[in-house]
Amino acid sequence: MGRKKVKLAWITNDATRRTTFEKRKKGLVKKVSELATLCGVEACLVVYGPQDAAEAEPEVWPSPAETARVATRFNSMPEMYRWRKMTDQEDFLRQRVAKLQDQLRRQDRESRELEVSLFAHEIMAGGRILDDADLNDAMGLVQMIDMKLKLNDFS
Amino acid sequence: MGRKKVKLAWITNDATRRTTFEKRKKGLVKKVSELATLCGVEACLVVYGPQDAAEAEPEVWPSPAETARVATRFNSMPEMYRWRKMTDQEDFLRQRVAKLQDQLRRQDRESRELEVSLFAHEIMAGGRILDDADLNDAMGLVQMIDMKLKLNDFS
DNA sequence: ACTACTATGTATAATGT
DNA sequence: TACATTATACATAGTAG
Repeated sequence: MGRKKVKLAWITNDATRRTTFEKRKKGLVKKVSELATLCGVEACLVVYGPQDAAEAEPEVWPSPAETARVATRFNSMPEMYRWRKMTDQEDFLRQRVAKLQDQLRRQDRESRELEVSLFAHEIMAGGRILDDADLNDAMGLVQMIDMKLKLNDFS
Repeated sequence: MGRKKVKLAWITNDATRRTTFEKRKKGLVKKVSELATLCGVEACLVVYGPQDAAEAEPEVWPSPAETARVATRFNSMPEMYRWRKMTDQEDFLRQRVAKLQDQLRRQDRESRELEVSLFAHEIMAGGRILDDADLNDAMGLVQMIDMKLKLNDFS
């Protein structure tokens, strides 16, 4: 783009690389936000700074603050967010197992693994695990992963 | 872009929105990968499909498989990845606290929160938490978060 | 290094098949 | 409905102040 066609390889010139990085990072953020608004989908972008500038925070879109309301991909289990308030979590988990088995049995292992990974990401992305109260949810996440992995054994 | 200037708002026409979504998603993935190679930085993109097509997997770049080698932002604590092999994890954690306090005390709360969130994301992004063995690391993550939150109280 | 400016390469909206 | 085409908007590489 621009005055010359750019070779798709690491830009050796330091100054050029830095400016290119800033320009493209900006453009990328714009495009991600456009996609989200135009198509009404959830999206997330994280761009870390160059290694040499390791102290800088990564660019994150949407910003952690804005992402508090991140959509739950696991629409089938909104109860997740009530775990904290449950008095008998063990019992709740047991009750969910049957339904989860049904939902997951049809999917291949790869797919389920991705789901677990992304589910975790979503929980984290919103910056939800940021205070002591949210630690309970973190524990719930681990239990969730544990449960999902156990379900793999059945299918 | 194209034959008309596009209004930055939810595309009401279903067909148009779907094609636009696919086109732009593809372009976005290309741009992210270009940024990564051109500037030698780590980046991560997740684009979920439209709500109505909830069953589809989100587009993820880099692919979970490729991301196994995702760089550790927490270069200061590569030991994280050896937790699983440690016989006395508690002791290890205690030893880390002092160093972490030093590293974190200078940063503002916002910054630390972002770090925790991103750290979690990185652990998850690589698809590392995919088998029973990795569950130990998941637990370690929660402990890590717990520790970080406790450190907040000192600064 | 930071703008601002363009020439030019790309992405893509609309259209065609 | 999906794929190919193409005109046009947009992003940005190189440049100048």
